[in-house]
Amino acid sequence: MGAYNHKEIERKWQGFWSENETYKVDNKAGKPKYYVLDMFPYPSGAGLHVGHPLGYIASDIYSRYKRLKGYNVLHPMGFDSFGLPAEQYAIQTGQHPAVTTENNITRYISQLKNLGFSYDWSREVRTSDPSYYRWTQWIFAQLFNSWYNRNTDKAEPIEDLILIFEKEGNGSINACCDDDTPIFSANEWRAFSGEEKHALTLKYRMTYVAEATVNWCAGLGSVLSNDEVKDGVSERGGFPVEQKLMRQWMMRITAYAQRLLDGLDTVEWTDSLKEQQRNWIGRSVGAMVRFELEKPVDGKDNFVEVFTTRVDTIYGVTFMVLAPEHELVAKITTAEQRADVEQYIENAKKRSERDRMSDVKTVSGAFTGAYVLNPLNSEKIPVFIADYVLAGYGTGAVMAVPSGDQRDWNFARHFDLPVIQILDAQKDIENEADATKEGRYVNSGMIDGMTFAEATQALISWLEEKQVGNGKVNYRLRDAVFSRQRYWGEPVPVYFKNGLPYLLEDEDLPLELPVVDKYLPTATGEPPLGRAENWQNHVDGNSYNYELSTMPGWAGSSWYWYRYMDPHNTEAFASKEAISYWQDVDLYIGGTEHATGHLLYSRFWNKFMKDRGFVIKEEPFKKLINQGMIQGRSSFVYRVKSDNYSRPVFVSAGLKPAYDVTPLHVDVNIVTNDVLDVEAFKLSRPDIAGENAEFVLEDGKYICGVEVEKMSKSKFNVVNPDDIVDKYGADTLRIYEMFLGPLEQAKPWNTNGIDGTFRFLRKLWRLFYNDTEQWVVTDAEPSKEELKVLHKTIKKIEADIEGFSFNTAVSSLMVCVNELGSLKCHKKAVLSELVVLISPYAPHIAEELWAVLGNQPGTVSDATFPQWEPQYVIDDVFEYPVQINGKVRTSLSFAVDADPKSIEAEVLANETVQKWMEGKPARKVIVVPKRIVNVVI
RNA sequence: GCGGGCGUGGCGGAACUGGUAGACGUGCUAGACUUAGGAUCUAGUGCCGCAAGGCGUGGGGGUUCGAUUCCCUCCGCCCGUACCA
Repeated sequence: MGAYNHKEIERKWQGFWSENETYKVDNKAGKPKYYVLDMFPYPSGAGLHVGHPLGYIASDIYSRYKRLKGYNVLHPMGFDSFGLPAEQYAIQTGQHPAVTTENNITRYISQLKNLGFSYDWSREVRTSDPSYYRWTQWIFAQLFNSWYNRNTDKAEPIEDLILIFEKEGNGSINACCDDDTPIFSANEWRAFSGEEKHALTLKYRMTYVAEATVNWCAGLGSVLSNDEVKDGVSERGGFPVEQKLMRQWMMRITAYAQRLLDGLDTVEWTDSLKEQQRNWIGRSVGAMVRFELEKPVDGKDNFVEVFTTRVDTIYGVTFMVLAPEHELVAKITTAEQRADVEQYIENAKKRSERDRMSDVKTVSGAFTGAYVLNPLNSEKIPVFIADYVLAGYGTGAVMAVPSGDQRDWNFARHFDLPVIQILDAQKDIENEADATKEGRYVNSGMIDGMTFAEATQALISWLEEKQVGNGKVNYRLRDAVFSRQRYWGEPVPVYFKNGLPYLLEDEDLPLELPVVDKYLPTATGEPPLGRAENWQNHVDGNSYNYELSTMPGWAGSSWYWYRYMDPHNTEAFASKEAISYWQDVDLYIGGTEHATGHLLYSRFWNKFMKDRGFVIKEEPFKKLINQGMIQGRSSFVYRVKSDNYSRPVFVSAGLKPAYDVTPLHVDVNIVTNDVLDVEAFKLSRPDIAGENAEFVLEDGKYICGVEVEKMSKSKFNVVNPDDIVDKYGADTLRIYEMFLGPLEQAKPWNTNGIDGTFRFLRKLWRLFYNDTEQWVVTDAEPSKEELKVLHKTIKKIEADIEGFSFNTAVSSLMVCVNELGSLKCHKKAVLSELVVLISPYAPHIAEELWAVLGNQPGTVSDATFPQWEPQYVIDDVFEYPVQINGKVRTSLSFAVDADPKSIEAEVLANETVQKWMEGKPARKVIVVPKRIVNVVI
């Protein structure tokens, strides 16, 4: 073997791993299990850029490390292959999304294999594969066949609910169901027709059809979930989104609101991510209060109900505000106010979601002419409508307390309504609201003189006793819309009979996507599946239409980690044995952008499956790490503004202040250390810099300007991992990506430092082969010094890896190789442990060196992680003063390569002190963690 | 507004529980080898100063023998979220 040849080595070992299925893993016990999961990618047409593998590299390093530590590691990869881009592409080109998806996956796999990941490729899954989505449909069926029992706080089979209906009706059932569910007795139930019964159970199921206000995106021709909408436009494509009432499949995620919240305390995720989920679920503790209408409408609706978190402020209520969409608005508005109110509602409708959000400052509203009575003191309270009150939260109505809430205060000031002080600690309420809970109540009837806690308690008891209110926990979380009016998704396994949905039989799954002539909505505005011929279920000689919408992108990704456990099972989504062996994901690595989407839905489905006994764990992902995004680092050239296009002039970045220039993106691949390759630039961009272009240089170089932006083609800042692998090798890329900075931090890609990493691997190589490419490894006994270097490194690497501090781990490896190099250490005993240490980071070179050291080829991943042994070597003794009982004394401090609490360490410390003191006795040796400090006179 | 996090050389970043700040890499400087260097190797490199020495972890204050680390305060930046009653 000659000099380090990354191409040859990587080709050789990737081939070996593939042929020998080195990383195939069995579901068998005997070793403790460890499950390392990457968020599987959507296979986009653009392929991978260097930012994508960051998390995969980290998870691969950890997987390989755990394997060396003796675990049976499951580390799979697959593809979230249903999605919008493939479908948009299909609309434009007519190509079936399955075809483009297949091509993209092939490309992804080859790119991933190029990086030397230890995936068990035999377990690969694709969500768009019928053998996979058959089980997504099956889970949908289980949801359809379940209801949520609030008493047991679990999802249970729908048959159990029907048994209760038959025995006692639904009057005393504590379940999650639709608001409009009528109450019926057992007798009434038995008298219902089969269809009526079915219709009633639909109100209880975990998934149900409802008329719901949804985010309709005309640009995409589909409904979007809340987490797919950002700033009033679609996350994908950036099309405007409007609110629209549509008939949709819904998922009763709200049943799990509290459990989703509680579960967060049991998982090791970052605080910020847990906090994002908590905010999304949005639990608030407060009270429902009924305000009686002064003039009841149609004898039925005689009150307005509000939700408040500050029931203690109820004596400060001076008006009430309803959302413009509130159902009572039309009924209570008086004749003389009707024109005003209708005008306001009309205007509110016209304002887009976006305008409404950006225009928070302007106060607007309209008086309905109606009044309600404060239940505490029977004060007459005017009722307004305003769009600062949202129909979708609470009851869509608020009791306004201008002295305690700034929005209410603004509204009161605008409409000249009174502001009543309610707490003696409130300050300056003439000029702004003061939301304090300090002090004692004033102007507050029965709670005068009380504190916040006392008042809240007293009021809730009073309200409950008088039956005009009650304590209540409210959540912001809404049930999830589950329908998408698109083609490239899982068909919903449901057909309709007399307008009611029925499940397909199990044996009819999968319900495969039909062929369609175009991937667009039909002429009548139905989803693309409306184009499929004979898209019907044939039962008992009749034909019933299938559901036309498909499932959302999150369906397939909400359970995929179970499929990896047993990917080829045709009897179940995974066998009981596989599930009870692998249980849950020990380490999950992925981006933080899935905080309120995938990560929430997955937890929801997992809890559901746990309730129904299909899986074991309440939480699917024990530990979660969010890798930071790798941004692009764009390079710019500066063209001097001029009309002479035939002879453009470009100035180097340092000189541009002297000119009037236009910055232009330049391809980062022809820029090295910010220096532009001028000739390559001329050749690649004849459109802007032809033969005649002139370059004003600094120190003979053209320096480019730099800006950090998202990595994208249009910014010419995309770096393809294939190019890096070709030039430096996968091992270098892997190490360099880890070396860039802390895993969780966002950072711009910068190829500048990569040579240093490459040099490191060559230095490593030179510990085995000298400059003339001769083998120099010997069997000699390592010296004390050499062992110290090795064991210091083992200790450090282990601590760093356990703490996911891969950047400092890599640094330590570099130090180790440098030190062994300057010690001229070519000893087999040391080098074979070093190779194992390096193997998670640079598996190809490690495998090669492992083999040339005389080990069985291809077994470095089965080696044992070296054990750190204390070396009892002390250096770097230094003095510092310490104050003991008011007297300043001198103290010695030094690092010990040993457990500082061990006897050996103490003996060594004493010896060192003796030497330092030249024989005089030390007064006392104090052992402290990490150092041994000796206090002397 | 609210929530989470951050602020250290020219740059990316180290410093574990308060104990030699700036590891490691890059960049820069000098030297060696060389027809050449955008290859390789060696040495130096926080700032000021010829030096002795002084100053240094966003600003100010505090605790401590000792503070990048703990406390108070101000400033700045990033991420998430938002008329949530």
